[in-house]
Amino acid sequence: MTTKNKPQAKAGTEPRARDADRSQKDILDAALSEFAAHGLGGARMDRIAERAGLNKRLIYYYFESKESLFLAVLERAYENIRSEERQLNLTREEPTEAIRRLIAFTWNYYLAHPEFLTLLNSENLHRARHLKQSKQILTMHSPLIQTLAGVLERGHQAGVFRAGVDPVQLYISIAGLSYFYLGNCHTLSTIFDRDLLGTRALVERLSHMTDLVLGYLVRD
Amino acid sequence: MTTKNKPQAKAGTEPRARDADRSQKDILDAALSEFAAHGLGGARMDRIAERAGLNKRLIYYYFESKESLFLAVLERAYENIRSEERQLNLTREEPTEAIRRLIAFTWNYYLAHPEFLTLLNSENLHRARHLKQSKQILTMHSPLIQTLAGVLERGHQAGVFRAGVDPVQLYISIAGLSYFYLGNCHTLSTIFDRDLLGTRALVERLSHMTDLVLGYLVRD
Amino acid sequence: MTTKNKPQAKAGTEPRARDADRSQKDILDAALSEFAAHGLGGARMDRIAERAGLNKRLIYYYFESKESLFLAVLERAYENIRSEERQLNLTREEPTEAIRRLIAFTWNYYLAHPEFLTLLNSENLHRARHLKQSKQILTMHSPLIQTLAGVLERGHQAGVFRAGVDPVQLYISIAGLSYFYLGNCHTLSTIFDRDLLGTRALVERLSHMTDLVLGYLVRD
Amino acid sequence: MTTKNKPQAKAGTEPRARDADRSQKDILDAALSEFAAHGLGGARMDRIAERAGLNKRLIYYYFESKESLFLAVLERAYENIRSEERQLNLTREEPTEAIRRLIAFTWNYYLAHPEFLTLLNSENLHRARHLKQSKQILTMHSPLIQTLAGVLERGHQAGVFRAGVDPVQLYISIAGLSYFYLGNCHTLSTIFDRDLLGTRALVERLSHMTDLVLGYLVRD
DNA sequence: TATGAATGAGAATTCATTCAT
DNA sequence: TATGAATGAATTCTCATTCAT
Repeated sequence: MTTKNKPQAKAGTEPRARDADRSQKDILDAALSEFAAHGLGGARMDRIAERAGLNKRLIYYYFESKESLFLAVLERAYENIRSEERQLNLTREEPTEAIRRLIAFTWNYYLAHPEFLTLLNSENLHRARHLKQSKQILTMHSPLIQTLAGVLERGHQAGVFRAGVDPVQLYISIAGLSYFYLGNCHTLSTIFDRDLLGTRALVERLSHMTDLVLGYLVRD
Repeated sequence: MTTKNKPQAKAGTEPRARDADRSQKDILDAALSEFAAHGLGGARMDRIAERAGLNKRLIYYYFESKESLFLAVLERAYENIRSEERQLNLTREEPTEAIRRLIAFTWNYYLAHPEFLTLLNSENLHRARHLKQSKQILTMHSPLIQTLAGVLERGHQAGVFRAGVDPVQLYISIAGLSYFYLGNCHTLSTIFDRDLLGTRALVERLSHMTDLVLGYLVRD
Repeated sequence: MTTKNKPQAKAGTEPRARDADRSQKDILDAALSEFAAHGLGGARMDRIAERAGLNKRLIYYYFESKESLFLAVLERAYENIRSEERQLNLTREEPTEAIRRLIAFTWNYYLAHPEFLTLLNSENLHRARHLKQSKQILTMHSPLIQTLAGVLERGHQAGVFRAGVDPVQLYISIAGLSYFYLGNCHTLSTIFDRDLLGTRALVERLSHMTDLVLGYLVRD
Repeated sequence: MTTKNKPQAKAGTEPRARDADRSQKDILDAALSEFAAHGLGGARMDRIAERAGLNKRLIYYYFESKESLFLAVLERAYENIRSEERQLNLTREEPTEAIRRLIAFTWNYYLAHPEFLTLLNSENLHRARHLKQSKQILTMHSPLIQTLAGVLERGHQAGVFRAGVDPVQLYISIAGLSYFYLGNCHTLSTIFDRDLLGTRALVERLSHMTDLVLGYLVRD
């Protein structure tokens, strides 16, 4: 995105068009919704343009093709979750509480951003074809793992956590517990004939996941 | 063009598998691969016909439309996993071992049937639209949950398992731990820059998941 | 083109559709006109379908893409002129008369088939990209050159023609004399402000070309 | 982006070539390449702007539209060849040598300016639509024909050339002999499987053409 | 003079589906 | 049961051109 000083419209007035940054953002927002709702294959450039309130041609002007638009959307989605994760400040937290908060954060983030789940599914369907072309992705995730490794280490030193826990394995487990429940809630609630998204159910799930992970981690 | 000379079964021999059955099976097999590889939106009827070695028109003859073909594929996939699960015979097993085997089974099944994962993702993308039309699905899954409930109960009575574990929650957790790891392995191995499908990695994952679940369940 | 026995309609009745060979021929005819009139870049698949009286999709069914349709058209055009050339039977002709007839044939063929000229121009604009992929082209043209070489040889032995004339050079000259006049007649008649396509002009041109070539060839 | 500091001409020095002129020339140069490489239909205004290192909008500022840009390019191309032809000074030359030099000049000009050939092809494809709108074209070409007529006349009077040769016919023949060979060299070298652009081949062709024309013209 | 942003009308190509046999 | 021929409606992407500054 080109960051030049645009004629910053006064509060309240929509800065209508001729604003490259704004247009690009609108396209990315619309594309996120569309890709999340229909997958890469099912997404329609027409609908993206319409949702963005912009001419279809402009999408190609800023983003080469459907595929590279998809990558741009994906990168922004990852940036977003990792950025929010960073704000958790797990480093300063007491280990048990840190794990509790990481689980809750992951759960709430997926709950608030269901698009993120379907986006990842799409990308996996395509064997991470787009992500593998990304240059920024690699550096984005290691801090998270380092932080988690630190929490586990501190917990162990304090005699609270069991030893030898691989932070990557644990992260995948924590994510997977939320991901599968929320990402597959449509089929799950159909085959188990049970509402999985009611307030009560959500509270229970978070509680179950926390019990599960801490029941495993905490030495007594 | 499939010009295989069928043995034109004489009375008494080989009473099943007329060409019609065979054709339908071929179509379902081809469709499974195609839907799994490209999702519902990305799947191509042409390719399915080609993979099945049959004329495209025939697909419509046996299966109304792309959508109902998808449902047929989905139902068969669920039948398959539930049928294999039944053969686990968890009812007779010692509780801890039963859980251990359920985890291992789920893991190995997903590993052997990656199509199942992408199929479910597709169906969830479409909000279980197809599954909800199915009549047979509901009855298919309750036995599994009942069996698991039994295992948990027996484990609790034996003083081995903790009390108050919801079998549906636990089943979702067990499935999710495998599902997320295997279904998202392309993005995960990209962002964590780590091979998740090597023999060593697979063994470690199964071990981690078993520790996690039993570490939670088992009271000491 | 698949040559199977089609339900050969009775004389007078148009064998309407469902006739693969006929459809392919119609497409090729329409494509020839369109490519000739607008060049490869300017040709429109829509118009070709319309001219052929067939669905656009069918063009792709029979001919992969615009480019391979172009090649198919080109090959057929070459086949056509070389086939007519063969019927000239120059081998049996007296040398001077043979040359005379070759010039006249070339001239009249270009005159009757102006599409051929623009087609070749298009292909040259694209540096013979399509033709180079053709497998049949190479064998198609050598007979012509061999025949011409024979005529020159016989003429020389009879003491009528000069020695050492390269048949390829001569063929290119004969073709070029007609080609440039007819292919560029629009610009030429504009810049010289002179009607080049009137009956009189045509007769004069053929006469001039014949004089030119024979004036050079014939030893006196 | 062309950011060359123009010498901001002081009074008396360098009165011409403001940026405007330079920009127009850049556009024409770029357009010539583009039209020659892709034809009128295949040429892209975007690429012309890029090649010229200027904004696309500027093209429309100076040249109404793609079509009139094409005409401008065409006119400049004709001006160029006629201007060089004039410098041949055939009037003062001995007739045989004059013809020889005209052939060689035409050949070498086409060889050095292959764009000219494809440009003419494009214009003929469009039936000289653009050229017919030009006001300057008509006056541009008659001097050439007059000069050639003079040469033929002098040659005849000297008893060297045959009588009754139409200068327009002869000019078209001379041009055509080079034009077809060079303009169609891609298809010709493909179908005859022979390198037509090697040094040796070029020398032979010029020699052949000269022999052909003089063999016809010169009375012995 | 010069430019980046934006667009409507098309371009080739694709796709699920139906027709006729 | 089986198939090749045919199609209408999209779908991605392109292009000459104009707007606003």
